Amino acid sequence: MDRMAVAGATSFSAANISERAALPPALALSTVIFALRPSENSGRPTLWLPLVRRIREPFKDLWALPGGPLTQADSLQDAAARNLQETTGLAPNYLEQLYAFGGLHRSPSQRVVSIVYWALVQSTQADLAQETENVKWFRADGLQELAFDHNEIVDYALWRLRNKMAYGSIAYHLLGETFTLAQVREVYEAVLNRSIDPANFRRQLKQAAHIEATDEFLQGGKHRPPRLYRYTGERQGEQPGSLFSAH
Amino acid sequence: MDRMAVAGATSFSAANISERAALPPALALSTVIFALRPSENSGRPTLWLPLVRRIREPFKDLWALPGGPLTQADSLQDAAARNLQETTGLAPNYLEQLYAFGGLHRSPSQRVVSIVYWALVQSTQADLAQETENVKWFRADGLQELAFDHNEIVDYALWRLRNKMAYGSIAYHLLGETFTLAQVREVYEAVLNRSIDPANFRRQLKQAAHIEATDEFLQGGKHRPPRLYRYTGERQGEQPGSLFSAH
DNA sequence: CTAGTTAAAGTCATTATGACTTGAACTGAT
DNA sequence: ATCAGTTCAAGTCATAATGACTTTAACTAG
Repeated sequence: MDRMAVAGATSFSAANISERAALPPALALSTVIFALRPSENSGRPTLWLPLVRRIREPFKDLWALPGGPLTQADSLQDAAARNLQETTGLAPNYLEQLYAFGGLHRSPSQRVVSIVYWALVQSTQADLAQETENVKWFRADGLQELAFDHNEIVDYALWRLRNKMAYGSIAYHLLGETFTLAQVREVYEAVLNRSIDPANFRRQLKQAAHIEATDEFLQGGKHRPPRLYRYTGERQGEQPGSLFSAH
Repeated sequence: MDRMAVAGATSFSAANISERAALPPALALSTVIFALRPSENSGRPTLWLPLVRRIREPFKDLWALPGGPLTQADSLQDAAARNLQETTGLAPNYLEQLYAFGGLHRSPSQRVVSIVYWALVQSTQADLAQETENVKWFRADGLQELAFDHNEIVDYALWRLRNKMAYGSIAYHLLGETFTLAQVREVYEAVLNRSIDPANFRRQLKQAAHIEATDEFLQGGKHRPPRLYRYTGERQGEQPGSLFSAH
């Protein structure tokens, strides 16, 4: 390997790039979208995500993450949100960059660098987005074989979601405007895949205190009506832009 | 805005992209490299990073992050590591993707999408990489104005580093093969920018136990010789690849 | 009116944490 | 050789956080 001159290394113009390679890598955007839906058998809330069927080669007829090209007029984040809207009709409660995947052989013909986002939407939204021949919702765990490296991408998104959930406030982005404490607990149980003591969970939530109690109660249940709460924190994803836009 | 057919949304070939825009965005790689060096005044270890002087427009004569084009033969991670080697001669102890920056006006002429990595190197390595006219080390806090959006990028890398430090094991990647517990504490103090109780810190380290005691002691000091320890955990960065390579 | 169920709050033992103290080991000056 | 000064290393103690469990309140179905 030849060692370049140190000072010139940062001047990477498009001309420089095309000097080195005949075919530059293509840029793509994809999004992993999570929503909570009742499981088929138990009825308890579980994690689902929408996939689209590929109608062309490569990987024709396999399921893949929704995505599309990077539109020139938008930032990466805006392009991802617009793409989500165009492909699935969903408006995310939470949207954050996941990772840039750039392995050499992700796509058989040309090299593709995918900048992948992940999003959370409410169940109500997920219900609205009706399924078609080529768009279906799947349970996030135990997915079949997907196109490209999308199985790995989903697994990584799941890992990130569980990580953030552990000590964050994203759980609320899977819920509506108001919610009961039991619903928050069900979100945690669905994502972390384990049962949680209701009493202790309640105690922690109330002292963490990015939620406030309303004076309303959820009616219509079979038992004692639970109080409704409201989330008082931020509504956007953690990304560099939001960090520095404040000052 | 025209709504694309749902099923076709994932088929993003290079042809598709160039249909929509005359000039596709350029792809670039940059890296934020942190090392510990003694402060000029206090002598205590502080965070430093190397920058390179731009010798062309735009932002001629301003300092910028080291980087370069995406080489065709390497994965993103490998390309970042190779770039590091070529521009600064440094071999990182830790290398992880930071973020893909794709704002519309990051570079004045053409749109540039930068995939940025961040790295940790040992102080001994940092000392070896001698400074030149166009490569200099700077203190990570209170940086002057840099080229492009590199100030924001450095701030974000600092934020990630502090986050990871809080409950992780990356501190050891800034140290050598063996180290004293006081040195680990100095890393934490330098990164988190606050003093830490030595006794309590020692207790936590020993029960966290991704380190093991050697039977050697650091000689040559002015006082009681401290025991040397060795890190027993992983040596690579957290990235999707390493997560799934195990099974 | 009662049994059954969930909501909500409280109890208690165990563990983790922060502030502080004590003793051990070494150097350099007297 | 002794002692002052410094750091290493371990220990103490009060407080806070956590997990397992119990108790009481509020509602519905029968």
